[in-house]
Amino acid sequence: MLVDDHPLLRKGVAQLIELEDNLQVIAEASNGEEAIQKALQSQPDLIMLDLNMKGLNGVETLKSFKQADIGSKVIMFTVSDAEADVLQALRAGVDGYILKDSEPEELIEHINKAVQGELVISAPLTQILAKAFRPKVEKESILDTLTNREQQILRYISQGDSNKIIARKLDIAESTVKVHVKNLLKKINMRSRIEAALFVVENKLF
Amino acid sequence: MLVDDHPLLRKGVAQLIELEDNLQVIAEASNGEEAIQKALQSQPDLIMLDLNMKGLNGVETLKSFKQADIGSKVIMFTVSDAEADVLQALRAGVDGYILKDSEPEELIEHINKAVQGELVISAPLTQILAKAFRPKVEKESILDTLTNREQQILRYISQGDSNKIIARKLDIAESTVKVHVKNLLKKINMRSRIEAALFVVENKLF
DNA sequence: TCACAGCTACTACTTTAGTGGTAGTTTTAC
DNA sequence: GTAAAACTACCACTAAAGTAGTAGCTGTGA
Repeated sequence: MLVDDHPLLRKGVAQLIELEDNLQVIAEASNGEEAIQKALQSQPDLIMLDLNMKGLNGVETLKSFKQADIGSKVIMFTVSDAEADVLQALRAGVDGYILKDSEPEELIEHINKAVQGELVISAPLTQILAKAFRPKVEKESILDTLTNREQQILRYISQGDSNKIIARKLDIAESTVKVHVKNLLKKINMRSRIEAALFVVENKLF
Repeated sequence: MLVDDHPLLRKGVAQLIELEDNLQVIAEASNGEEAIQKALQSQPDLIMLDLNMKGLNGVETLKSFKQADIGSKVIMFTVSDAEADVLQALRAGVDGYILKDSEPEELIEHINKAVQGELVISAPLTQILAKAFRPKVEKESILDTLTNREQQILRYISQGDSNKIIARKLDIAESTVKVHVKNLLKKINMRSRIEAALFVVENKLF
């Protein structure tokens, strides 16, 4: 099934797909709401979903698919190589993210793989994905303000350890752990260990 | 600079690199400790670092570089396409992750790009990176055991909100929030809101 | 209609967490 | 060799978090 608000693009892709023996376009939709209805009716194996649409956007439409228990594979098919778009789509659970400027053969290959359950991603997105895993350089300066002991304790906090457990692991008194926690929270300007823990994991410190 | 515990491989790569006018191997090392010393001496623009070495492994060596304020770019050059290895390296801040079975031209191209500050990643790793962003399907069942209200509150917890703040946001009593927190912690079998918050973000629920 | 799940709210209590202050010891830096 | 920073530890206190039990209200499904 093709979902895109540009009829011409749908036609182009449809023609390309119909050239393949094992592929067939069984439905089309021009927006998210329509897509949900048609998907429920026609139960496609695979849905090619545009990211930028009026009304429900691609990610929102994808989430609606899941809620409606539509089991079709979903490939995001878009021009956007923006990091935020790619990550959002992946977090929402897409089965593929393909750029519209892909070569036709590549597109067909990706479609076939996706139907078989493989996660397909356009090659130019590799760097974008890798970047998202790297620690942000500026954030390291925040760690620099902490002493070794404080960093160590922050690491334990970000693993969910209580003060008592940290004290045991470091073989120091719980009261000492509290001192360190107090000092490090003040340094990084946060009010609770939870904020600190979430900050650590979200910014991939350590 | 080349760092690898196989002399033959170093020779091969060195020969390849020396063919290029703008590239030159100015140092070699066969293990992490040696690498740190030689890097401090010769200040290379780029370090090609093997991941699997005796003594300090690649990631540990990379961390030592950072601690020693060695500003060289570092490319992890390895046979491993294991998700854990790739992610660890990226989290430690490598500037590239290249598989040893890359084509020579590709290798040279990646080296040049890395020197210019670009993050270079071997194409076959795209899927591995993308997978790491997708929610794990099995984990959704844990959410299913929670009521709507409990899910809602878990979401706030994973944003670092206190019971008091959650109560305000939902316009219910703090005592009620506590009840929900108690119940949801029991359901997901955790002992504190921190564990729950970390679980949520690590598994990309919501 | 009746049982049950879900949401609400309270009391009373224990356990952690966080704040502020004091203070001794050890390392590090100049 | 001395001062500063780091690490240790305690006390006393307040504030959150978490536990246990009771209970009323609402909507849903049998």
